[in-house]
Amino acid sequence: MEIMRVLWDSGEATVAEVQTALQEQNRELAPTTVATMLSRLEKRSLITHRTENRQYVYRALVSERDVRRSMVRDLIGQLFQGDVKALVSHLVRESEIDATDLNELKKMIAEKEEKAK
Amino acid sequence: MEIMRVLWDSGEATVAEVQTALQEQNRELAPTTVATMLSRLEKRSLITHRTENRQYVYRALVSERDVRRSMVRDLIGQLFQGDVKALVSHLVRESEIDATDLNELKKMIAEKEEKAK
DNA sequence: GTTTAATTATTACACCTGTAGTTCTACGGC
DNA sequence: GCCGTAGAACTACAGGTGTAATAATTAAAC
Repeated sequence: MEIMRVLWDSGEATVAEVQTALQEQNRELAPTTVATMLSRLEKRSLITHRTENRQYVYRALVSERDVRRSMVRDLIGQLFQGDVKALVSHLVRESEIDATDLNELKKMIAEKEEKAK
Repeated sequence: MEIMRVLWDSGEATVAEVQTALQEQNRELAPTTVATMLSRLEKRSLITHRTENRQYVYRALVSERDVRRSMVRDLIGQLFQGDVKALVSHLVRESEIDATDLNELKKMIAEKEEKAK
């Protein structure tokens, strides 16, 4: 995920660039580790690369949105029997949401309703 | 998770009971597989057991609520930089929630606000 | 007391994950 | 044309996961 995020943020990046970016967020990894990870991500068709003067330049094949969608869907399936409302209910009920959040949430709902009609 | 759910639902269960319960939901597993899983869950202190006439009777040590909380928190950390609202926003925006759900959601918010004050 | 059937414990095995060292390869410089 | 070096490819290795077969144990039956 961390590597994917780097690619999402930068559009394209070489192994070295990814490694540097991670380093900047205090994620210390050997260059070969990053390279291994990138290969494995590519093997699963999550990213791809082109070659530019002897270096691989990687870019994401799946969008952050897609990944979010599928991971959230999986979680809902696993934890809430596929019931989205149950997740929201959990969020609201388990105090993971405070008063300010509630207001913003209401705003979002209003917007969504607006768009729906 | 499937095994945990069985334990949550039944309170306590022997290996055979867990296996049967899974079978009933079309999850076909060898008894030894279930036993292995239960041992591993116990190793991580997620469940425990007592012995009753030569059989292990397992029960959960962590509640479904706790697991949900921690898994949801992890997901939010990983996917939404820890921002709960971002997840709700995603749920609302990505059409994972329909009009009916929106209404129920509003109801939930109202309740939550009620309780908050 | 010995056999058997039920249960638990041990072993297996392929594949995944995180991390990184080692080896190969080919371009750029001399 | 050879050499160093950057970068990619390969190898490694401990630990996890899903699935299950085999082995050990022991209470019950005879």
